Amino acid sequence: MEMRDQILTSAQRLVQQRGFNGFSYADIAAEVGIRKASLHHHFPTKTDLGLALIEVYSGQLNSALFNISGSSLSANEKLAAYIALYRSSLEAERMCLGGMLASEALTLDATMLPSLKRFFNRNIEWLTEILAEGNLQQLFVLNGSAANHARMLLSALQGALLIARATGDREAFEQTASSLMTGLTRKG
Amino acid sequence: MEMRDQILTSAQRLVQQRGFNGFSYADIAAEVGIRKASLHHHFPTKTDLGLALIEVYSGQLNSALFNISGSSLSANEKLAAYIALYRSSLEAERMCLGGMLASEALTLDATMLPSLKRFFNRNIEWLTEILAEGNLQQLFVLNGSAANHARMLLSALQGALLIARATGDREAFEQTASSLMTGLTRKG
DNA sequence: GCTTGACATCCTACTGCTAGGTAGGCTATG
DNA sequence: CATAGCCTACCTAGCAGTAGGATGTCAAGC
Repeated sequence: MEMRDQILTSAQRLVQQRGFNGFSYADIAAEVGIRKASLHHHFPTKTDLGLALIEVYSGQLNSALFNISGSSLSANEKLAAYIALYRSSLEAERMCLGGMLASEALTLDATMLPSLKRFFNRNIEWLTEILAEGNLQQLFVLNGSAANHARMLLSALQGALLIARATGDREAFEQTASSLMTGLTRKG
Repeated sequence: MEMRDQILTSAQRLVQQRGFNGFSYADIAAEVGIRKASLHHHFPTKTDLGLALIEVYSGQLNSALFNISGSSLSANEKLAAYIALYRSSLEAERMCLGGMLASEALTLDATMLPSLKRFFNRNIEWLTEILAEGNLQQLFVLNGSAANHARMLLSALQGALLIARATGDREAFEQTASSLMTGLTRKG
């Protein structure tokens, strides 16, 4: 399974940086050191590869969220840790894989869309939990319901990553992140 | 100049829906009813077309912002009118052209990036004005500086459009929009 | 222990198609 | 007569995907 993992790792980077329509099997082949045709043994079609990528990426997300949830951090700090995931992407000049695929949604095989939707829902679900926790502890002041605020946070972080990466302005990301934290932690 | 405008209109829709890497000259040719080769008379390279699209789109934005600014609407309503621009895109299953190009930034000819950056800066500049206006009138409670809050609003709306379009969940957009308004207008 | 056959993994070579872009010619307008 | 605008025909390069063969591994059967 080592080659399969190498392929997935390479493809993941390519999708996050260049988009699903922005790379080819030839790019992966050159990186992992096998021939283009051999890739089709592991992933018969590009859609198969795409589906596997969403699964892998969702798994990575779940691990990260599980670690944060299980830590002894405050709700503030848990949210900061979540934001740090996006910061890491930005530093690697990568979009969130979900966000990248979302931008290409109308060109993707429709079989990928349900997985993509689940990915976003998982983010919202987790954020909602953290917000509810912080709200209970009176650390957060929410705008509307926890779920609505969670959706807004997800959108804002995806957008901040999108824009900061394209403009090469990392400070812009930090300013949005800080605005999001301020908006939550200010006492009403 | 009628054909040139038809080409731009067609290309704009294609970029907003499918991305700059998601359509070809053949797609445009089929839509506007001339041959592929003839398109190169109007826009020698695809990058030329891309640059023209950003100019046109920035012009459309400036008109819209000018109209909103010059109206007698309250700062609240001006912001709502800005949000409505994104809602219109969503209803047409289109991304913001700037946001779409941003996602593909690493695959674009570098000559397009400065125009793209100016596009985002123009949005932030305008939003900052409106926020400052609303703050002066004590309609808004800002998180941090007006500029930071403006960046956050832009990011959140881009992200909300991105996600809602991909998941087909218009309600998600409305919830983010309402969370953004609540976060601004609530009295501290 | 050795053979046999199934299956995994990789290869070379290729297909059919689409991409952006070019060459050069026709026609109409000013 | 020049130029704008469009055409047919073509080029090279790249795309996802396929055909069919070489090599290797590993387990079943004797």
